[in-house]
Amino acid sequence: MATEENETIRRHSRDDVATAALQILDDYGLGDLTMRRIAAALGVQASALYWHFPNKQTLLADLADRIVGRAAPVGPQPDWRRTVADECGALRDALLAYRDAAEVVASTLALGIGSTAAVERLAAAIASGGFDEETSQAAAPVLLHFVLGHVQHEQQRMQYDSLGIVPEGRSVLDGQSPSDRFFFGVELFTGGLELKLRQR
Amino acid sequence: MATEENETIRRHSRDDVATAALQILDDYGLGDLTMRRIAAALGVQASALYWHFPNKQTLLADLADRIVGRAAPVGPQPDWRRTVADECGALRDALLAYRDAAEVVASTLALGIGSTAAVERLAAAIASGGFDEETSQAAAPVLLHFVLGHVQHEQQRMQYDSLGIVPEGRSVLDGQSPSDRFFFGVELFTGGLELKLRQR
DNA sequence: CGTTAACCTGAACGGCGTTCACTATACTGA
DNA sequence: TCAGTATAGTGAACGCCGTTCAGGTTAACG
Repeated sequence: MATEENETIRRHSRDDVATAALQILDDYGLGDLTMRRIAAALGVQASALYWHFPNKQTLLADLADRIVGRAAPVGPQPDWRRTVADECGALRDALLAYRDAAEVVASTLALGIGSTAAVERLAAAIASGGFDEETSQAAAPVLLHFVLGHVQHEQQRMQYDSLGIVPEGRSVLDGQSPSDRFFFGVELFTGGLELKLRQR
Repeated sequence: MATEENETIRRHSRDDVATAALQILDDYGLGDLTMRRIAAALGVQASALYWHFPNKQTLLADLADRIVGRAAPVGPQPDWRRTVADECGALRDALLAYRDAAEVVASTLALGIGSTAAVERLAAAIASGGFDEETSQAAAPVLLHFVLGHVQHEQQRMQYDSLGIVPEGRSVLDGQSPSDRFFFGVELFTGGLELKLRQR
């Protein structure tokens, strides 16, 4: 029972590879997500993975899409700021569901491949406040950058904590939960939009 | 003149290593910033670098500190929102001065090592608007996440463009320069703070 | 002049992503 | 039923990577 293996089935689909990769990501983290390890989990040679994905980067982009794709749908609220906040919360929850997910999504987003779904959902939520397309499209990436940056930090902290490492200095922020700080950031952002609305 | 080498001097300081690393970062990008390559530029074995830095991560953290440390000082403006915007602009300029700098800073920031200078400067700029310490300290990382995310995107785009690769779809944002989009994002955040100020 | 600290060598270790020629398995239509 | 063809995987190799280590060299100093 040293390392778990699925040697039951011999032939796998692209989906199987992605699923195994997600499992390893969650169990061991991005640093240990290697092609060889994924292959081993499937009971297969590493080179076999290159039939399903042209390279590791593409695999990671696929994982990023799967992760943000699992974000829960958000029903329309009476208040647009609440809609945006809920959408951000859903995205955050989706990211928190897998270890190092924010880093995976951020890296593939930076490469311009995949993860456009997240931007579109955020843009739609903002547009529900009555903003023109230009504003919504410009504001959505701003929000997304914050969300990814925040959750990345959050997940990094979780890893430190699980290793018993506690950073030194106390801070005024210690009283607030990560959730509080997250939604504070979101509110700042929607507040800025609100102000733009009033100035028209 | 295939690859430039400094074989003139044989013994180097920690500073020399960092300087050579920064040069390679700017010339070839983060992907090609390897210990072996830095060593070669200094005319030295890769193992020699481990006398100056315990590992590559520490070297990168040092580079990140040097990069944000080069950010130009910002004189106090009459308008606090202008102060914050200038501070963000200075940070952005510092990041744009080196290839892939945003990615370097973001990664070390996520690891909790170094780059606290940037957060402190942003927090101070925000505090100049009359906000309490708690608000300033909470808002600064929010802003920093946006700045890093934006510039990371911006630098990624530059690399694509220099390779002649142009992403497909047109967007409503095409009329605006990266600078415009950047300060739009900054304004959104300061606007959110402004709103908090008025509601008191 | 001898000692000590600073700096570097050279070889090795284990691991990584990726390629390639070849092989085996499963489905498909004649 | 059986050839033919996608589909999926093998096994070995290539060239890189970060890092370690035992031992050498050089410069500075009392």
